[in-house]
Amino acid sequence: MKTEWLESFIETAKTKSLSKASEQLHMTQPALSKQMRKLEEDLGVTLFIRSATGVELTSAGEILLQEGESILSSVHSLQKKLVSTQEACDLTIGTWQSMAAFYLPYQLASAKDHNRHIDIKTSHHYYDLLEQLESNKIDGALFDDREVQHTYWSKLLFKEDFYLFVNDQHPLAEKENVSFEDFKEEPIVVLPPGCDVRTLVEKAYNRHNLKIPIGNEIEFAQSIMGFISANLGISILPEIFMRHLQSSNIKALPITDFKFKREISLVAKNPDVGKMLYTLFFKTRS
Amino acid sequence: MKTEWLESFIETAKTKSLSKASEQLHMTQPALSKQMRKLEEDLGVTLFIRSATGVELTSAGEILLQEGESILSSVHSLQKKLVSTQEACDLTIGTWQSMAAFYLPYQLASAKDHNRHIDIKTSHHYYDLLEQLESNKIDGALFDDREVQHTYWSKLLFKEDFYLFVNDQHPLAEKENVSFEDFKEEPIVVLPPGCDVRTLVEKAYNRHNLKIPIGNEIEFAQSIMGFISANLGISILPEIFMRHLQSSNIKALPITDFKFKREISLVAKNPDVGKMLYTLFFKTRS
DNA sequence: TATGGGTATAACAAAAGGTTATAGGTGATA
DNA sequence: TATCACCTATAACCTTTTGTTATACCCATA
Repeated sequence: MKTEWLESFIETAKTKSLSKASEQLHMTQPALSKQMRKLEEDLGVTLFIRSATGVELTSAGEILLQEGESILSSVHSLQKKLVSTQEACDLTIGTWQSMAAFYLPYQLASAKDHNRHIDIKTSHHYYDLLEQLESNKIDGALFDDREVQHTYWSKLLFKEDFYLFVNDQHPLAEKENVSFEDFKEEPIVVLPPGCDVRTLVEKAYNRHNLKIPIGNEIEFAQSIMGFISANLGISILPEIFMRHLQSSNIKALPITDFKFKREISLVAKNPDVGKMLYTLFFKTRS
Repeated sequence: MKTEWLESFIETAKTKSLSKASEQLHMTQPALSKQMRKLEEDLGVTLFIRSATGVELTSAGEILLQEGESILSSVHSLQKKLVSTQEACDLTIGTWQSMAAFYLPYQLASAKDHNRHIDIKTSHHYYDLLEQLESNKIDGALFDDREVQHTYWSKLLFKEDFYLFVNDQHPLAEKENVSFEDFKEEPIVVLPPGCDVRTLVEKAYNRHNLKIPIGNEIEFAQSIMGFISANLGISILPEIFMRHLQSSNIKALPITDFKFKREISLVAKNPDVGKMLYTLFFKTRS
């Protein structure tokens, strides 16, 4: 049995709805439906009475709701105890500015109860990150390592799509979504070579047999947003940059024929440190 | 986290060896090795110090060994409590004689603490089993249902290889293993059409473009063993029949080019009853 | 220095777990 | 009663996980 099933079950039991619980659990409704059937099969009992209005607990479900929570909590406290056996040391994580600004802080904040001090260092290039890993200046790095030669421990954290970022006065801003055909001629603002976003954007242009029409090359991602905001250019950036544009005049359009995703991994020289970082900060938990 | 990983961990910790534990757990050593790495990754700690002589627990491993057992036992007692909420009813299982003689009793015995009376009925033909399922004369059936049309709930229990069973005076008894080439001409004793063993043996002969050379057709599997024991014939039977031949004069030879396996599934008309049967009697547990 | 017992890794197959798209049931409401 | 919003189930598909076999490599020891 998977403890994740138990977590899903408890959420479902509380909301009395697979669809509502599936949102809370950040998964689709069919996936949760399958999970609960697996749990029922594993336990050999029926947990829910399903209807078109939601689900209701059977008597077995009631018991599981009561006792499952206590089992889960003892599992969680065990996990904490185990991680705390690792000697407490200060940790340093290296990554791009976008991650440092809009992802890492939330991950670190979500992990309470750790007695460690975390530093964040930012870089513009792979080789910075790799060199700092090699020289132990950082304990882990966050970036898309698919195209990078290395032998370190690595664990995929998430994938994200790319969007076309335009000023809302830009002609394309009218559209719901765009394709390469719509903007292939137009110069774009890009990040410097050696960062994963640039690499993937170039790959996408190549895939369409296009040469990437570079307007400006800007190292500091935040200023790209300034460029677009001043309607001085457009850019292709991954989803995380959408967190910049709350109440701004920038629109992010899905690109229908941009087939690549950015895959951010946690990379560490020491596998033990990598696993600990992952468990402490990046493993999603209930 | 999977509770199965915990079970594997505890066995490994106790035997201080991945290979020894993997035997106990009925899996291969690489599989267990992977499982333990998964567990370590999930918990974010290193549990073993691995060496060429075995494994030793780290301090985190010691803690997990202590506390993991209590978590596992509360999970198991919860499962029991849940299953016992199902109203206690008598259950009937239908299957072949070989299963009824050499498999079912051990499975039923391994499941203590159930307050149910179990009946076993045997059949020689699929249609018997199916008809009895349909008419609720049996609650579940054990057989290879891959070639049988049905819409019932079904769950694979195990797979097994076929062997050539010969008297130890038979010329082939000298060999370590045999191939179709060695015995394709020789008449064999077979079970009647409509049982999975017969179907699979016929398929195997067909695969080799051979017609099955039937010597005798015997409905009662036990008497096939009698035939072989009296050196009156040879037969192709699945592994489970090897349990007949303790200290007998029958030898079972692997058939190198017999590519089919028998896959015994638990089949039930009512999925809830099926799951309960599975959990109570057929799910392997630590 | 061969050998046996131990773990790790590679390559592959099967099963599990996720996604989107879609069907079909139920109840509120126009 | 037609329709809509909302619920769960299923199908088709893809990715990841978990198992297998085959093989390499390490180390103690005879």
